[in-house]
Amino acid sequence: MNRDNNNPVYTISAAAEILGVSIPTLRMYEKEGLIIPFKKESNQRRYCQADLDRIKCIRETINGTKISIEGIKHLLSLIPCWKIKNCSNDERVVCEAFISHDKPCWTYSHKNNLCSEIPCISCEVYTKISDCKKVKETLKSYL
Amino acid sequence: MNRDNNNPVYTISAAAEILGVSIPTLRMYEKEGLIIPFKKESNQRRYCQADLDRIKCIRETINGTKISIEGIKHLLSLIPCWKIKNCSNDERVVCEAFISHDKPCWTYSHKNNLCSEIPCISCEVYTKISDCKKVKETLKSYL
DNA sequence: GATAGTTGATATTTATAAATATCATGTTTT
DNA sequence: AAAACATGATATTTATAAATATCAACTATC
Repeated sequence: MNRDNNNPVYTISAAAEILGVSIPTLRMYEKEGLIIPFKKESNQRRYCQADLDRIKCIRETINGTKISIEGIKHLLSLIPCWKIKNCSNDERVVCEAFISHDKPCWTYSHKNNLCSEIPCISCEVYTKISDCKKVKETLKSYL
Repeated sequence: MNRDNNNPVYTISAAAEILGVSIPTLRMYEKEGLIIPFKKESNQRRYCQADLDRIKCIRETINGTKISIEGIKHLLSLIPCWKIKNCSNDERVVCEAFISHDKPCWTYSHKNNLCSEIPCISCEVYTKISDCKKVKETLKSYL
């Protein structure tokens, strides 16, 4: 949450350099909905330190635990966003994030519910649970 | 739950034939904890119809959705067995299935808690949620 | 007691996810 | 306005998960 962690100062090439990955890889993670970098008015990406940490964690999960990207997406889709955001029942039953189970809530557009008020990039559901190894802990706290 | 579905009549070669997979593949799914076939006194496997359906579902998940076996294991580890079985808090805090998040509860030995009373092969946690696409529905029902 | 089928284990093959390279076009910087 | 770096898209390479083949030892069936 501190300013330095969320200050989007790294270009995509700088981020790739620091992380030791190629630029297309970073674009791929984004396309898969695993990361939401800040975008300038010109559409250029800027990464913050929290983004780099998040990507580091993604890589450890893919290369260390052998969970595939598709598996990570399914795991992150289980984060109980409707509980975290205190969604009404009326909102839940029409919300794709609540209904589906194949990708994280922040990959949906969130029209017509309370999630349209705040962009996903700064939503606590996205920012607080970046590691799919921590989904179970989160679930336990609401069960 | 009906007798025909749970009658372990198929040998491993018959099961492989019906499913269109090799015998080592069936042994692999078992080693990974995705399936628990009945074992005769002589240690030979016998598969029931419910086992075949379960394996069909596993294959669809691996080959259809592209979730890896490791991903499936992580997803199944999120089934809230402690809620389903009504585990006491004392039991939970020392239970590997409750604590860990990398493989399903039925892959643990369950010493010293209520799960030691009944073998996992006939436990409702194992038998009722074979499809990791249905884990979210199960979670919702307890959230 | 001979044939067929099982066991677990290791080695190998195959399929494909993950990562990278390359492209023409657009933006930023000096 | 030239150089450096960005964009998305497609094609290719690489790494490895998933599946299979093969093995000697053991069990079942006729």
